[in-house]
Amino acid sequence: MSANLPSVASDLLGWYDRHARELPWRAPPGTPPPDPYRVWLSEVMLQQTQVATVRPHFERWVARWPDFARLAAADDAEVMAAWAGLGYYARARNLLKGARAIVSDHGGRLPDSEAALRTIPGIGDYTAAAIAAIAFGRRAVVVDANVERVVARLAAIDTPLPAAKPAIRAATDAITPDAHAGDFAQAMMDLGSTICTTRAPRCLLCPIARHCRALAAGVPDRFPVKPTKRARPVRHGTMFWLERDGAVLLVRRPARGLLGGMRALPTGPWSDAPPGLADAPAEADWRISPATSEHGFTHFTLVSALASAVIDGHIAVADGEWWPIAQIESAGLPTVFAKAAAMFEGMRE
DNA sequence: GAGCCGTGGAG
DNA sequence: TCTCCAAGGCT
Repeated sequence: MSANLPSVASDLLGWYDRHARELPWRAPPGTPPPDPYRVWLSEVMLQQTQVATVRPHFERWVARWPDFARLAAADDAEVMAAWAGLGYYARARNLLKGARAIVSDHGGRLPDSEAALRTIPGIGDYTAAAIAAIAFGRRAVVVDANVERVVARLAAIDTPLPAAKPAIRAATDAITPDAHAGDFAQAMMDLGSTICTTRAPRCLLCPIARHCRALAAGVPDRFPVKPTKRARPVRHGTMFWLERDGAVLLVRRPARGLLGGMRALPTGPWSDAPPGLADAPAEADWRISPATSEHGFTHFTLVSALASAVIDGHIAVADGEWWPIAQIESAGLPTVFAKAAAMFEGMRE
């Protein structure tokens, strides 16, 4: 790295003093750190999830479970339902495991070292560093996707990801100051999300533009270099809407894997061809809607047929719970099922 | 290491 | 409309 890089930190911190975003989990620049519980919760919610999506969930969550002890004592099903819509549901399972580990193994307080933090479920390299810096003021090298982008441009690192990660981490280490660790980390992330954006970076507004090698070369958006991705395949399935006395049959998905642990509509297998009524939850007079539901997951697109039936109480039904349709919003359905449920409800009238 | 794991916003 | 991808972690 060039010799002037340490001044990157002072330029960036000066900018952050003036432009830091006000966020419910954040302390203003230069003030004491916020409650570690709020830092931890926000960091987990923010994993692969944008600020605008997290904010309302965060507010509701801290009102309901304001500390580690309260969350550790919470009911699993309620926690999973509260996470509905946020995605990556393993985070909710790990959040609960994490809260219980903090209570049982750490006296109800978050440890302040990266190594100890990393032993807690749901906390990896990034989150451990972020918590250590933001909640405890420790110097830590915090590298998320924003920092990767900022630093890859700053140093014009042209090695493709993920092979570039060690070089990016070293370059980040070189510009990370000993003091104001939390502010520095958050300033880098604010910069990445508002100025040094993936597409069309606003270099004219950038407080560290004078240090940027990618900009000097005239190609800031060429970094970081990313590998090409495979196209998402399409998979087909069927969702079942089984109605009885104003209630609909919901099931709980297996604890692991896609949508693991979440309440759901019954589904058949997901496969290359439409599976029809395979694995229907009951023998019934199923009506297949002419409409289908489409939903994009991370690594495939699901196209679902919509099968509905109304039964009386005398028909044998697979396991599940009858949920009042009028209160379907409170079931905590993942978005893929909430969308389908809305379509089924529209078909009832 | 590479694949799995959601969702909504931006362009 | 469609593609890309975001405050990653786990296996």
